[in-house]
Amino acid sequence: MTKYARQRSDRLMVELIERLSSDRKVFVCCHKDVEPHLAGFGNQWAAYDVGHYGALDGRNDWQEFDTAVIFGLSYRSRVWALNSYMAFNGVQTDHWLMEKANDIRKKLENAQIAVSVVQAINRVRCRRVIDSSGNCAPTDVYIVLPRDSTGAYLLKAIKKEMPGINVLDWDFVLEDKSTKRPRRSNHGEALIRYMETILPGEVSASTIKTKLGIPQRSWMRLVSQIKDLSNDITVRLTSMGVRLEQRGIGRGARTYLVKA
DNA sequence: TATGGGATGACTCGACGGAC
DNA sequence: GTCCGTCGAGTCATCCCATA
Repeated sequence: MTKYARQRSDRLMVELIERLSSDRKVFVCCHKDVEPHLAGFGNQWAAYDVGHYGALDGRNDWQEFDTAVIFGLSYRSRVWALNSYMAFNGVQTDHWLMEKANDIRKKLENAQIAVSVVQAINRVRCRRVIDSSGNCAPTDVYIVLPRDSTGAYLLKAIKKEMPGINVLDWDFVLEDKSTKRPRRSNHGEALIRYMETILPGEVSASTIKTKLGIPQRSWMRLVSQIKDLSNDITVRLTSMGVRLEQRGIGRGARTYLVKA
């Protein structure tokens, strides 16, 4: 998913813009590395925000949102499941590793993914009970599931955890090279999300433009905004220890964002 | 009105080859 | 081995026009 983050994110946004009316409040849950590619589309709907796996627990920021989009699954490393199993049941034999490990690993992985997905879905308003029958306000959930045993398991788990849910097919094609790039309203938001994900150090302008797919002209506009110390983007970048550095002049000039 | 895309000019840097 | 000139790549800055 990370490798094709930009193309797939563009494809998703085109689909959502076509499908969801402007009065919707949309929350997208994705991988941390994908988040910058989905940020900055806030002008499309009444409310829009992006969150990533690992940073959702306990948050109520999106409890008024009527639409959840789960884009990508929270896979863990292959050793996680076996380590977890052995932590509770002790070190297993070579025979166990050869004969039973794969089956148990798959079950544990699927269960963990299901927990993450249900957790993500329940960040929006379906988490709140609105009547004595235990119902919630109508909520749309869009999720891209693999067409394999994991996908089937997850759908079953979601149905179990969310009784009464109405499941419909979503004719969304993830790979569609004919998709035009959706127009962002806010590259600054994407930049902020990107800078949040990287480790301290400096990152060149060309790297940022390539990673986030920011056109040169839009980048220049963004840089001029960042130079304005009172600009909201600059304030937020500064608060996370990020500053703009421009070295040299003319064609040899280089622009960096430095994270302390 | 904001943004994207293409074109163009300006400048620096590093690789490369030739002269010494 | 060192110096120097040439050349291409990379990047910034700007303009113009198209598009949503």
